[in-house]
Amino acid sequence: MGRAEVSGEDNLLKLVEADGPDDSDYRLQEQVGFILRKAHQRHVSIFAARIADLTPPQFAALAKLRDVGETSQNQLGALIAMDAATVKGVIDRLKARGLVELSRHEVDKRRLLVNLTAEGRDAVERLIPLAREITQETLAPLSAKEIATFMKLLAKLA
Amino acid sequence: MGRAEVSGEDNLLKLVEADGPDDSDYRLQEQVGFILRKAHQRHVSIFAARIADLTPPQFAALAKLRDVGETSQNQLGALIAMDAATVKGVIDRLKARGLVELSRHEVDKRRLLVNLTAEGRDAVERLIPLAREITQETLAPLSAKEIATFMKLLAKLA
DNA sequence: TTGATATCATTTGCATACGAATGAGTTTAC
DNA sequence: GTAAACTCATTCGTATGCAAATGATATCAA
Repeated sequence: MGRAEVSGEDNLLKLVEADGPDDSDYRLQEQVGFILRKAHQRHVSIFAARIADLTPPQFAALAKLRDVGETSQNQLGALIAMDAATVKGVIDRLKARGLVELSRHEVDKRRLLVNLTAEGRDAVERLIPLAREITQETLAPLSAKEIATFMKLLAKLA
Repeated sequence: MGRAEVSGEDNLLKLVEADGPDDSDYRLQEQVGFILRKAHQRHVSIFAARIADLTPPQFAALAKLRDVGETSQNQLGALIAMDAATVKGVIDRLKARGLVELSRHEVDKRRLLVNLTAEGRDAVERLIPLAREITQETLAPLSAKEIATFMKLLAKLA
């Protein structure tokens, strides 16, 4: 864009010029964001290995609906940290599989109410033990004490 | 699927029947996977606020290329934890913006070599200080000591 | 009451993310 | 030396994830 530099091989210079932290010290592998992304990937992979026919967001929707009962689509999204566009896709797919059913709110005709079907409720109940195992396996590299510490700190970041 | 239950209001029963951990105790909000996903979302959001014209994966690719120099596309993917299909899309977009350039490996004609352009190198150098700030802001809810602990544990999970 | 504002949902467009299938090229085994 | 096995990359299909624009309905204020 701006300044046309000499070439691409002037790395040594920078070791001298720097006053703040040195640019050549930036290690991607050590940045929270990068490791967070990898940890999340690992979890999703563990999830898929144990629950093949449902994704984590889909399961989250079902589990939340089990907790709170009938809710509007947007409200559900807020509860499981999904924006309106994302939650729509998730609910569409759950509906296509007969795990949730939709209806219009009687009074406020904007709202789309979501609820578990009998089959959906059955599925969550059946999957919760597996979900517990997924949590355990994800945390398996840590000791019990480390898990407590980690969860406390992770919660602060989320 | 199986047992046709009475209705949806027999929650109290389950508190009695359970022998293992109770199903009604499953709290989505407390599962690693769910919080990990939220923490990751928060980081991406912080990233976007500071570096609007590049995504975290795109930046990761550039930062890694700066470290290791010319590499094959798949090799780069391995270094930044992306499968072949994903890395292709990322590199395509970086190429379209003139930040990386591609060439064929002379000997092994399967390999697609990726390298930073001068503009690409310039961009990474310029963005690294911002990336440092992103890391800091992401970790801001934690004290220095907590950060050290958290990073150690997170690394074990990833 | 009506006009401005806000909320709920949908749609579009773009960017990861990954499994699975495929094709091209390379290496291994025999 | 050739067939089998492997590797690199591409493509396709599906599923998040989010910004922005839009439409429909509700609410608020004048």
